[in-house]
Order: sequence, then structure tokens, then C-alpha cells
Amino acid sequence: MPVTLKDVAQKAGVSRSTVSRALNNTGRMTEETRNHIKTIAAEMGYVPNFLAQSLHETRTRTIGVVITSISNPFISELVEGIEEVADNSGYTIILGASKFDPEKEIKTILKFYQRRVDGIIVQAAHLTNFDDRRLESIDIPIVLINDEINIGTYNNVSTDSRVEVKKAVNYLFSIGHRHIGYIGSSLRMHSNRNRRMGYEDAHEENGQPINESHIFSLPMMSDYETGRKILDRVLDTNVTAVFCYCDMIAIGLMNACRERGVSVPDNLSVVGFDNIDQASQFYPPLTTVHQPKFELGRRAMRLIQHYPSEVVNEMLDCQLIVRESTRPLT
Amino acid sequence: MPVTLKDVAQKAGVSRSTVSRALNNTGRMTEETRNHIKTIAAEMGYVPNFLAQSLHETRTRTIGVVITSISNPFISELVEGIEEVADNSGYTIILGASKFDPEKEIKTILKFYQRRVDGIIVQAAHLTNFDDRRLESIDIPIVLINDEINIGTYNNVSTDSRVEVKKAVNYLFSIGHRHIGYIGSSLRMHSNRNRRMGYEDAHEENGQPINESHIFSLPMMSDYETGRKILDRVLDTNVTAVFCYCDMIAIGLMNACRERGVSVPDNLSVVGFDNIDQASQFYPPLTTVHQPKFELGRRAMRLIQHYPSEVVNEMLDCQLIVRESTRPLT
DNA sequence: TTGTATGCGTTATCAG
DNA sequence: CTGATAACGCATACAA
Repeated sequence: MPVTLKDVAQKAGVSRSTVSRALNNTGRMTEETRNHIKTIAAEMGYVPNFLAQSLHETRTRTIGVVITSISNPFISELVEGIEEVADNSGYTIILGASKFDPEKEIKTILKFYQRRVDGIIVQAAHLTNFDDRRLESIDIPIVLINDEINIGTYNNVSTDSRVEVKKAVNYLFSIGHRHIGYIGSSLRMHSNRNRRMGYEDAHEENGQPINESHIFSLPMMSDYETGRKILDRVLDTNVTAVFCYCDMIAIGLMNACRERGVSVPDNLSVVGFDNIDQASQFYPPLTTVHQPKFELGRRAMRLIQHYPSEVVNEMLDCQLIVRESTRPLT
Repeated sequence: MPVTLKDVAQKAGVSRSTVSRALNNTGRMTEETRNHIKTIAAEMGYVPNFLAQSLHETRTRTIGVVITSISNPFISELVEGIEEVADNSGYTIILGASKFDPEKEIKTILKFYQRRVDGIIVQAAHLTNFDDRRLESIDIPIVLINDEINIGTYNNVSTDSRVEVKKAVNYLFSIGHRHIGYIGSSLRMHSNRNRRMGYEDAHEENGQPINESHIFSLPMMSDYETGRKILDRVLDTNVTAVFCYCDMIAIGLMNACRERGVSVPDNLSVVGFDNIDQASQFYPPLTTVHQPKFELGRRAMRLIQHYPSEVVNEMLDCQLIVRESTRPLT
């Protein structure tokens, strides 16, 4: 059993309140008593019970972070950003993985609420899928990251993926491609839809018709496998370039290309999304849309700390990073 | 302010204890009252305060996880394993990043202790670097992961990297290599030393002398950059194969090779350690030692739950995965 | 079957 | 300057 205030008080021959005041440098007392008490507390290895403090202060300096899976590199960078800001201001984060299960997501949020976290950050939210009454009673700060559906209902720190994808596809048009594929991830309903709309926007801007048969997706958990498995179908069409929902899909696809003897970028240009570390380490280095992952996490955490009275939607800019997986169509 | 037991009690016209019993299905009462109370509680959106419960039960169902950096893929898989087991048994994990700073590591452990976590899992521990008296008072379960120095003092779930590296280097000898380099990471003092000893063991087993000039390292944070930057020095020697401390170093090195026109594996065989996802997605697919990352995390968590009375050191087996970054020397 | 009292560990208020 | 007391929210032993 840990040493309590009471234990220290007994040993020091004073009351608990005096010990508390001595240790917190509050109240008035001779430096002598204060130091005496501090010494005894240190000797006994006293460490204040954070639970008791939290219960009293009705705040926990804890932030709940709901993610789909921590082993996704995009997400782990996000979490790193959150953790950094949290740690710098005396907060601690608790983690919960939803595994893409909306019900699990709600459960995790409720679990965090039960733990009386001071705020919740949710990545990949399905919050309004169910008009779930269970969430109504939750009156703590909630910030979503890269949410594409709950805008206006919840605070959101995000990138405008529709616009960013449009830019990326526009780039493909600008270097001469006319038949461009879209490879999505049917598991991420909302963000996938938005990115696809960006793909369509670009076609419209360029006066190009959309060919439904150039839009691909598989309901797979593994992004690498999604990219890898889809190549067959892509090659059945006349696309000369593809935009992929995320870098991992792009990488899976490019690996399948190598196995099939399809050269990237000579036979097929590939664009990803996210700019995970791996994108630049791969060969050919992947042309992709850089998402400021670290900064998304940091902003989300700051938003929790300075919680706005009105719902806000912070938009962060992305950057198209042109590397070697794309080339002009000659 | 969240609804409390008292609020529900008032509305239901009973005492707090009755509400508590009704909700916890303890005590004896008519199903009618019980349901009545449950209904009211639900209507009011009552969610028990976990802090108060924890304070009462003197346990928090919380596990502190100390890591160096969550964005390292090896570590994020570890955490995923921990989280899975934790979640399945009603535990929640809190995260703290040490950034390779031993002092920060200690601080994080103390922070977790202050939060009265039920256990602490530490990756990359420097626990006995300082004979730090601050840790003496901590009497909660601690399990280290892949610790190479505190064996016997703390519980440890690990792989035997010395033996595993020896096997990997033996493999290189077995396919004809005689001049084998070792590329380390001087920031990971203990594990680096152990892996290097495995490298030396293999030389001894094969009756080969150790050439100190074949042992390389840089004090860099980025593993990719370490691998990339070290190639020049490697090429100044006559090594035909290198073992790398981890996959990320191997990948950085192989990228530098491509830029220099050095073919892997034709001109240089490369072996990594960890078998992160990226190892199989890279080209050439990396020959590496598979560490059971997920399982390490799971075992660590289980060890916390069934805490042994005597210090234990659980060893998990690795597997050499031969892929295409190595080839026999002809 | 239900209510009262107590304790978990801390801090703040209020007397002394 | 310091000590007793209440309060944070809950669960349980005990009393009714």
C-alpha cells in the first residue's frame, strides 16, 4: 500500500492538513516545519494519490484518444503529436482502439467519459451514424480529427481532403494523363467518399467524363493487400495513372506492379495520400499528398485545452509532394 | 456536471446505497424497484464516476505504458498487442513517451505511479542506469519489454537478441560470406551491445576473426538516416554482407545502395532485425529476424495481470525470415 | 428490503 | 500557524 498523507502526518506528529499545506507550499508556516515535513515525506516515499486529487478537483488531466488502430503509421504520428502537447501541459493520454467498429467507438467514448477524462479526441469518427442517445449526456470537450461527416456538430481539426485530392488529380491531368483511376477503401466510408468527390471535381474542372469502371475498391482491412489485389482490375482498363486513397494502398499496388513487370511510373503513374515515412523510403519514391499528421494531433489537443464556445472546424493545408512515382504522359 | 448517484437517488426517492445496489445487481430487492431505479438512472444519463470507484477499490484498471516513441513501427505493434489484451480484460492503457531520455523515463514511471496505475510496462528501460532511489518506493507490478540489462531485477518479456543475431550472422556465414559488417545504433546502448555480442558469437563459432573496422554506428535519432549515412564507410571496407541493428537502418542503407548503384543483394547482402511491415513491402524484400511484436506486448500485459511472486524472464522465439536482400556469395 | 455510517486520499474552509 | 471537518462520488458493512 502506498504511503498516504495520513501516514506522513502521523510520523511528523502533525495533522493531514498541515502536511498537505507543507507539501503544496500553501498556507503560512515556518520554513523549518515545512522543510521538516517535506523531508519526512520524501523519506517515506510519499507520492500524492492522483485519483484522490482528481476526485476533489473534478478533473483528471487526462485525454482520451480514440483511434482505429495504433499500428497504422498515419495514426501513430497523429498520436505522437497529441502526446507531445499533452505531456508538455501536464496531461496524460489514454488510448482506445475502435478497429473500425462504430459500436466499439461509441463504447470507447463512453468508457472514457466514465473515467472522467477532460477531453476526447476521436479519429475516424462514426459519431452521427447512429443518432445515439448515449452520447447526449456527454458534456466534455470532444474534438474529431479528419472527420468528414460530423462537421458542424462536433469540433474538427482536419485537412480538406476533397480539395487536396482534386489538386492531386489535377496535377495528373496537367502532366497529360486523361484516364485516371481512383482506388479507394470501402471500409472508410466517409473519407473515401470525400476523396472520391475530389477526384470527380478534378474531372469536372478538366472537362473530362468520369468512367465508373475506373473507380475501384475492396472491403479489406489491409491497405497493402487492397492495393496489391486491385491491380488486376486496374490493368484491365486503359488508365495511365491512379490516385490511391492512402499511401499504403499505393505501395501495395506498386509492389504488385513490380511483380507483374508493370513499370511505375513508365507504364503507370501512382499518387498516394498521407505522406507516411514509408512513402519517401519506397522505390520509386511516392508522389503523394502530405498531411500534417503531427500538427493535426497538436491542434486537436490544443483545441481541447482552449475549448471554443462555438463549434469550430480547423482546416490545415496539405502539400502535393511530387516524387518519382508519377511522370508526364508522352 | 455529470449526474451522480445522489442525483439519481433523489429523483428515485431512495438512498444512494439502494441505487448503487440496484445498478450493480447486488443486494436483494424486488425486480420492480431495481428496474425502476435503472430506468431513472438511464433517463438521467447516469454514468458511474470511475475515479470514485477506483479510489474506493484502490485499483484503477489502468496500465501505464512507457515507450520511446509511438511512431516507431516496432513499438506501435507492441502497443497494439498490449492494448488488445488490456481492453479484453477491462483495462485501459495510458501512454508516455520517453524520447530515449532516461530521466524522462523515470519521470514518466513516477507519473504513472502517482496515477496509481495497476501496472507499468516499460519498453527500452534504463531503469538501473541510475540507482535511483525514487523508484524504490514503487511497489506496483512492473514488466519490461526486451530489456537487456535489468534481467533479474525486473520482470522481463523479451527475445534473446544476442542468440537471434548470432543465428542471423551464422546464416550469412553459411551462405559463404566471410566479411560481414555490423551496423548499430549507438543510442540504444544495451540492446545494441547485446546484438553486437551475437555478431561476435557468430564469428567465434565460425572461427572467424572480428575486424573492428567492420563495426559501424552513428549517434542518430533517425534510423533511416543512420543506414543511409553509414554506407560510405561500409563501402570503404571489403564486407560483402551487413547485419543491421533494425529494419529501418537496413532500409535506409539499401536506399543509399540504390542511389550509389550498389546492388542488393548482388553486391551487398543486407539483414535486418524486427520484421516490421515495411520489411516485406520494400524491394528487395528484406531478410530479417522476425520479432513477435504483438505477442511481446500481449505477454507483458498478461504478466501484469498474473503477477509472479518471483522475478521472471520470459523469452520468446524469433525467426529468421529469408527474403531477397541476401544471397550466397559465389 | 432499505437506510445510515464509514472509508478511499486529498484539499479547502473554517475555527481555534 | 494549525487542526478538525466537510466534500469529491462510490461501495460496503452494519443496523433497522
